[in-house]
Amino acid sequence: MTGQEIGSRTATFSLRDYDLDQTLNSGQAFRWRPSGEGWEGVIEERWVRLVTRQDSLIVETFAPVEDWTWLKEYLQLDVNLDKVITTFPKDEAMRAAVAACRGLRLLRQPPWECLASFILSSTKQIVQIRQIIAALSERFGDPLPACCATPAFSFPSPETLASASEEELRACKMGFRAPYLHATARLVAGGKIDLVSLFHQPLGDARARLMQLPGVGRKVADCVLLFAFGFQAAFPIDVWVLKALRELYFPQRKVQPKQLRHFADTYFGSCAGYAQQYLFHYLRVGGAKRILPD
DNA sequence: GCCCAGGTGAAGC
DNA sequence: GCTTCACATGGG
Repeated sequence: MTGQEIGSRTATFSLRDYDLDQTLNSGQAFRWRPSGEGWEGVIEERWVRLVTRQDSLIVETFAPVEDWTWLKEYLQLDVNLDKVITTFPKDEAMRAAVAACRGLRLLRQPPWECLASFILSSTKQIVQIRQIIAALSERFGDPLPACCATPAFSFPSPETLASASEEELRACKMGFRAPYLHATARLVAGGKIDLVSLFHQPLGDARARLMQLPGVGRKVADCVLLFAFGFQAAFPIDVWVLKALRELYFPQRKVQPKQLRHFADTYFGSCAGYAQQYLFHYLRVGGAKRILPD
C-alpha cells in the first residue's frame, strides 16, 4: 500500500425535513454531545462532527472517507419523512406531536451498542444513561483519533465487556444493571446469539430472541428492534409513552397497560415505531406547554 | 428525607 | 395467569 489518501475528511449532504438537534437528543442514542453549532459523536469506530446549515449537513471526520454509506445509514438520510408521516393516524394527538417535533427522525444504530445501551437504560433518566455510557466507553472503549480537545472512544465490544469483571462494570455507576450487561455480553461474545441474524427474521421471532437475554424485556427489545434493526412496527412502551397514550387517547378513563399494548399494536399503522418516537419526544420536551388543546 | 427515572426478574398470591 | 417487590444511583 502506498498510503495515498483517497476520499475526504469532510462531506456535505442535502437535508430536507431533518431536525438534527431533536433527533440526536430524543433518547434513542446516548453518545452525542453539543459541539459549537453542531454535535460530536462516534459512529462505529469513527469520531464524527455534524453541523447543519440551512438545508445541508456538513460532516467532519478525522481520517479521510471514500464511501459515506455508513453515515447515510446511521442518520437514515434517504428516508422520506413525508411518506412516514402520511402513515400516522389522522387524529389531534398525532397532529400536535408532528407539529411540535417536525423533522424528528429515527436513527439506525449499531445493534450491540443499542442493545447494551438500553439494558443500561432501565429506571434511569436519560441524562444519567448518558453518564453511564460515557464512563463505560472511556473505561473499556478504544481511544479514537479525533479533531477535538476531549478524547473520543469507541463503544466497548461484547468481548471486552465479557472479560471485564462485574465489579469493574459497577464502577461505571450502572448499579443492578451490571450483571445483566455482563451476562448478555458473554452470550453475544460467545456466539450464543447472533445479533446480525435478527435482521432477516420476522419481528416476533427477533423480539422473542432478544427477550431471552438477561436484562432484556419487552420494552428494551422493542427499542433495539426499532433503533438498531429498523423494525418500524416495533412500539416501545415506557413510562412516558404510557402516560402519553393515557392522556392523549384515554383521558379520564381507567385503562390497563395490556389494553394500551393492544391499542399501540393496532392503531398506529405501518410506521408505529416512528409515531411512538413523536409521542415520546412530544411529551418529554413539550412538558407543560403542549400544543394540544385540553 | 422523599419520589422518580425510556424496566426486569423473581416471588407471592 | 395476575400483582408486588427489590434492584443501584443520582437529580429535582
